[in-house]
This record gives sequence, C-alpha cells and structure tokens, in this order.
Amino acid sequence: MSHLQPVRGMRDLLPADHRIYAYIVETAKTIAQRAGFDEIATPIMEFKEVFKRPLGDTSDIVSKEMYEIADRGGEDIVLRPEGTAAVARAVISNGLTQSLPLKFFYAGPMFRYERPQKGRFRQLHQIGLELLGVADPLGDVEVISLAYQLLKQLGLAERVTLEINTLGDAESRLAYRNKLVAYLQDHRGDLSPDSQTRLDSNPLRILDTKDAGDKEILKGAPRLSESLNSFSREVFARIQEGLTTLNIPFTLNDHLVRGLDYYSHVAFEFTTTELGSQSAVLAGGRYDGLMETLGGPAIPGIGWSAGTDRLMMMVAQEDLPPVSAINAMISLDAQCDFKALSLAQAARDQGFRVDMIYGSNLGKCLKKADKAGAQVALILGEAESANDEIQKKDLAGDAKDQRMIGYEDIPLWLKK
RNA sequence: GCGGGUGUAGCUCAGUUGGUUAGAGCGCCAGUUUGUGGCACUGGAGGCCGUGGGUUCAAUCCCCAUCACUCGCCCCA
Repeated sequence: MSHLQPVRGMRDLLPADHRIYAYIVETAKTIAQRAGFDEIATPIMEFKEVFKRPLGDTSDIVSKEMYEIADRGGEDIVLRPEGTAAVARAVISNGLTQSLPLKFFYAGPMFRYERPQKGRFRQLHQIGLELLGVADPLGDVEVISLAYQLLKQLGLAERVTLEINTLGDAESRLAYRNKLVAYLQDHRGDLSPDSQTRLDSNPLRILDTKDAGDKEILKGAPRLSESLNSFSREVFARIQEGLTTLNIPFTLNDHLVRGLDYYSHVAFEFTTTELGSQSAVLAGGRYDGLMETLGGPAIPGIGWSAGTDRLMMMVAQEDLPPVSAINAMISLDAQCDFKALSLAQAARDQGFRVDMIYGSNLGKCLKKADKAGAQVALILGEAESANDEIQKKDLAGDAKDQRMIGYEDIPLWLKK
C-alpha cells in the first residue's frame, strides 16, 4: 500500500462511484430545472464572516467545524461548510434582490473539519435548493415536494421518513425561549454539562438532546407548539395541508430543532436508519432572518440541502439507468491507425460511443474490447483498408457474426 | 474534540505461540493461438506485512507513538 494518501476525510470518486454521484446530481438538476430552479455556483472559499454571522458563534459548525485556510493576505478564509449562506451572500453581492422570487439549485463540495466516519466526510458534497422572496407557505410546500420528488425518483422514498416541525416566527420563538429557559433554570443542576452550556447559548437546541436525564427533564417542559402565536400556527397548518394534498407522508417531531440559527417556521428532515449513526440525508427549513443577518434586505427564504455522499450510499449501481453501448475500433497496422481513428470519430459524431482499442495484436485487442464490454468491434487491417472496407464483428453474448462492410454502412451495424 | 476496533499483493483475506526465500483466490501480464475475444491449461510480475521509534542475537508478529480507515459519542448532509 502506498503512503500517498488523500487528505483526511477526503476521497477519490473513481468512475464506478462517480457514475452514481453524477446520476444523483443530474436527477436533482432535472427536477429543479423543471420547476424553474436554475443552477448557481458560488466559490468554494468565502470570508469566514459569511458563515459566522448567520450560523451563530455557538453553532457547532462555526465553533469547531470550520475548515479554515490561512491565505497570504492574512484574511480569514474558510472552505464553505454549507451552501445556503453562500448563496445568500451571492444574492446580495450581485444585487439580485430586485426581481423576486429567486429560485436556485446548486451542487458541489462543502467542507467541515470534523472526525470522519460512515456517511461523514471532511469534504462532503451537497445538492440544494433555495427559494428566496416567497413568504407564502405554498413555497414551503413546493420546496419540500421537490425534495420528495428527488428521493422518490432515486428510489428512496420508502426508505426515508419526512419529519417536520415548526419553530414559529420570531415572536413565538422568543416567547417560547423565555418559557423554556425559565423552566430549565429550575433544573439547571440536573442537566448534562452540554445542555447547561446551551442553556446560556442556544437553549432551543437542548430539545434534541440525547441525554436520558435531559430527556426526562424535558418531559415536564413547556411545549413549543403551545407558544406559537396564531399566525405561526396557521402557517404550519397550511404546510401540513399542502403535504397531505400532495400525498407526501410526514411525521411531526417537535424536538426537531435545526442546528443553525437562521431558521424559523418550518424545519424538516428526511431521515433513514441505513447510515449508522448518521440519520439525515436531506434537511432544510425556512430562514426568513438570514438575508438581514448578512446585511442585506429582509427577504424570506426557504430551502434544503441533501448529502450527496449519503445518498450515494443508498443508491446501488444496479439502480443506474443503462449507459450507452460500447463499440470498439481496432487497427491492425500502423498504416491504418489514423484511418481507423478518423472512422471512429465519424461514428462518434453520429452519437455512437466508439472506444479506440490499444493492443499489440488482434487477439489482445479483441480481449481488451471484450473486457471493456464492447458489443461490436470494427477491425481495420491492411486487407480491409485496401478495399475501403472494414470488418464488423459482434462480441456480445454468443453472437459471432462477422462480415466485411463498407465505411458508409458503419452506422447501420454499431450499437447505441 | 472524546472512546473502541482495524491496517499483510491492485481487490478480498489467510499466516507467523518472534527464527532463512510471507501465502491463497480474484485481477493483471505473457504463452498455448506471428489477423480473431469470452473457456481452459501453463508460466510470470507484483509486498520496506501503514509509517516512525523501542525491546531483542533476531520484529510483519511484542511495546510506544503517529497516520489512515472503521464503529460509537458530540453534531450534522
């Protein structure tokens, strides 16, 4: 084994894996574009502030998972840990706020400096959607429905569960936060150390604790749903009505609190039990406060992102659509090489896949063509070339049909 | 960031209670077939036994460290 290794938590996607990766991205892109969400690409690096402000200092991403880079100018540069804040920054930077709504799709690598394990990487890949400038719950339902559509098309709909919750609007959240803190203060000493810290920094996150003692205490805590004002309640009900109407199954999880600060109203997560200790494959929510946090105008937004690496673990090679058939071009003589290449190119121009076979003799070449999975081989040697003809030989299955054909007939015999 | 496990050929894995040249299957290359693939047979290449240090007459094996992977915690996609 070589001592040359990729950087920790990063990996090569060899063709077999990359096919799955590309399939997922293409599927998502098609679904997004059919709904008018066009692709956007932002830089892989951003100023740290882009994420620090919206995500909050107390979020795990900012406090311990930022992949920071020291650049020569002394700027605080980070490899982006997620897409939403970067897209929001791009919207502001480019002054795109004039014509709303904005509908974006993105796909690309994100980076988090954390300990790798199954389904978790330091370079992870995400695909995501953002809908900016729509406050209407119709937007929430469309965005969630596009997520569902993607998972369905990937054949994963039965293997994931959609969990949803609402954090309410700012007013409701503040009211609840006060009630929750008041309640938990009385039990402060009994809380886990983590939760005690969060009580000061980000009390809502205590709701999704896994500590048994904390859970016991939370049983007596005030419920967020009871603090919702009527507006927040109506919005959430409307979203549920939409999901039901569109036949998208979901379950309510009132402990679902997204880790990032900028969320409000609906939060959702498609989870699975197939990925070890990782459960979320696609998650998102509404982030009405994000644009303002970044210094932009108050534009509401909703979106989600999916972990492509995690989806890849759930999609098998067999699930991929069939690829185009392979045809092999074999030249037997240096004199014919360029003629063979030229004929191959002509066939490629007509949409055929033609692989040049590199080998020492016909036997080796056929072996390589066969191994490559070619269904048809074209063999050009001195004899054929002299008559402006070429041998066509079937390789697939038991087929052994071989015949001399004219160049103009090549497209008739190749497979697509 | 914390705890457990693993690391031997390109891949999947044996093995050595510390002792000359470390094995198998698959894959790869070549030959049987100097212009005809799959199958078969024959042969071959390929390992600082993850890396560094220690103990020892002797380490792939024991000890320590380190790196990577892996499982879990935290958290997330």
